[in-house]
This record gives sequence, structure tokens and C-alpha cells, in this order.
Amino acid sequence: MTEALPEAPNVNRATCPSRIVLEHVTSRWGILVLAALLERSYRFSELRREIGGVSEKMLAQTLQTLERDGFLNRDAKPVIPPRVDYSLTPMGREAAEQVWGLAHWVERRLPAVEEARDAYDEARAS
Amino acid sequence: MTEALPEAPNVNRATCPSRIVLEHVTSRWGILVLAALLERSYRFSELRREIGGVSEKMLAQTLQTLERDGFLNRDAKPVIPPRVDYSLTPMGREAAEQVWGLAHWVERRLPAVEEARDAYDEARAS
DNA sequence: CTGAATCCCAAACGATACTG
DNA sequence: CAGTATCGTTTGGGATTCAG
Repeated sequence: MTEALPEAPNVNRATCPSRIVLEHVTSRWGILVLAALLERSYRFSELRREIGGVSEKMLAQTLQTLERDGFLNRDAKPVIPPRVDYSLTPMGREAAEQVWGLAHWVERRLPAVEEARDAYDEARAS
Repeated sequence: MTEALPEAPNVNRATCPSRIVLEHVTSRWGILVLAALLERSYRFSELRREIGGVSEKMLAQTLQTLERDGFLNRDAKPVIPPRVDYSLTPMGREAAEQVWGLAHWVERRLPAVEEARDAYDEARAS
């Protein structure tokens, strides 16, 4: 990546529609949904437990947005009690891989980040 | 990436500190700052113009957060008028490359996303 | 169980004015 | 120029309730 940079993405202009999609994918819960579904498909409440800390409302909203953007398949089986499975579309899998790479990178670098923070904070504890 | 998945990142647990860093990096303006600085270093107002649509307040806040996390160098030259240059640290460059990959992927896929949306919307315009 | 709908609050954000 | 401070608005998001 250090070599190329063919052309920079246009996300750095206020009116760019890519920003919207980027925000869907990188939203607080969007990232976590995509990362979870990379492993396997999940049912609604399963996903809710797996992610942890997400309200029903936000999970539903996130899932709808990602489904509309073409990242998720929503498979509602007409049974009682209702059962709905969510899985990644091929495009969603690509997105999830990008996001997962980022998340994993962050995790690996977490110690360095905490070190940097300590240095930063101490330098101003004058 | 389809093969491995050595171990999933712990970001999918509410109390995980990685989430904080992930949200700094993927925040609305964080992404754009990192992407911009991947090309070259920028001064404050330069960056503001380049990104477009960001307020002074939010840009300053974003820059401070990313600096504290160890992603940015802030180089304030003691001249009048003031001049402050922002650039990526080595770690920041890694983060920016991840983020840039994501942004670029979104841009390439934008047509497919818009197609998916149209299909989704029409399927419910019953 | 899977959601939709409502209410409500806290946090994020933008605009503006001001300072070194 | 590069920020900080303040204010008012908007939005994200949780809790709760209801429906299929």
C-alpha cells in the first residue's frame, strides 16, 4: 500500500454518497454485526447476545440498514415462534473482511495505543 | 482471509477497550483524517478544507483523540502566525492503510449498493 | 421470538464568537 | 492561523410497550 495509492477515494468531500455507506458499515453496531456474521449466520437474539450491550431497537435498525445496502440476507422462516436468520451476502462478506481486518489490527495494537496514551497524559500532567 | 480466522477479535463484548479505539479510528471524521494524511501531511485549515464539511471544533477534537492514541504527530512551529502540521506516526500509517482499504472498497462497490437499495425499496413499494 | 412504535435522554455536532 | 468556549440543535440510542 505504501507504493501505490492509485487514486484517493472521494470520501473526503462532504457531498459524497460513499460517506453514507461508509458510516453504515463502520457504525458502532454495524462493525460488530459484520464481524460476528463472518464466522457464521445468526438469529436475531443470538446475535444480540453475541454482540452484547446492544438494544433491540439498534440491532434491528442496524440489520435493516445493512440489508438494504445489500450486505445481509434476511431469511425469515414462517414458523411459530418466528425464526429469522441473518447471513452475509457475497458483497457483505467482502465488507466484513475489511472491517474484520481493521478490528483485528486494532486489537493487536491496543497495548501500543495504551502506552501512547499514558505518555500523552503524563506529558501534560504539568 | 476466507481461510484463517485464527481467533475472532474481542470487540464483540461490551466491555472491551478495543471498541473505544475502533470507534476513534472509524469515527465520522477520524476515517477521513486518516485517509487524507495517508497522502501527505496537512496543516489544520488545509485539512479542514480538504475534508470538507467538518467544523473547527470537531476537527480539533478528532485530531486530539487520534494524537493521544498515538496515531498522529502534532508539529507546532513557534512562529507567527502559528503553523501546525499533522502527520501519521508509523502506527497511524498502519491504521490509515486499513481504513483506506475500507473506504476504497466502499467506493468501488457503491454502484452495487445503490442497486441493492433500489431492489429493496421497490420490493416494499407494494 | 422477532420485531415495530413510542418516549425520552444524553451525547454528538455545528455555528459563532473569542483568544494567543 | 490554530485553536478554545459557549450555546442551541440534532441525532443516536436505551427503555418500554405492543403486535404478529
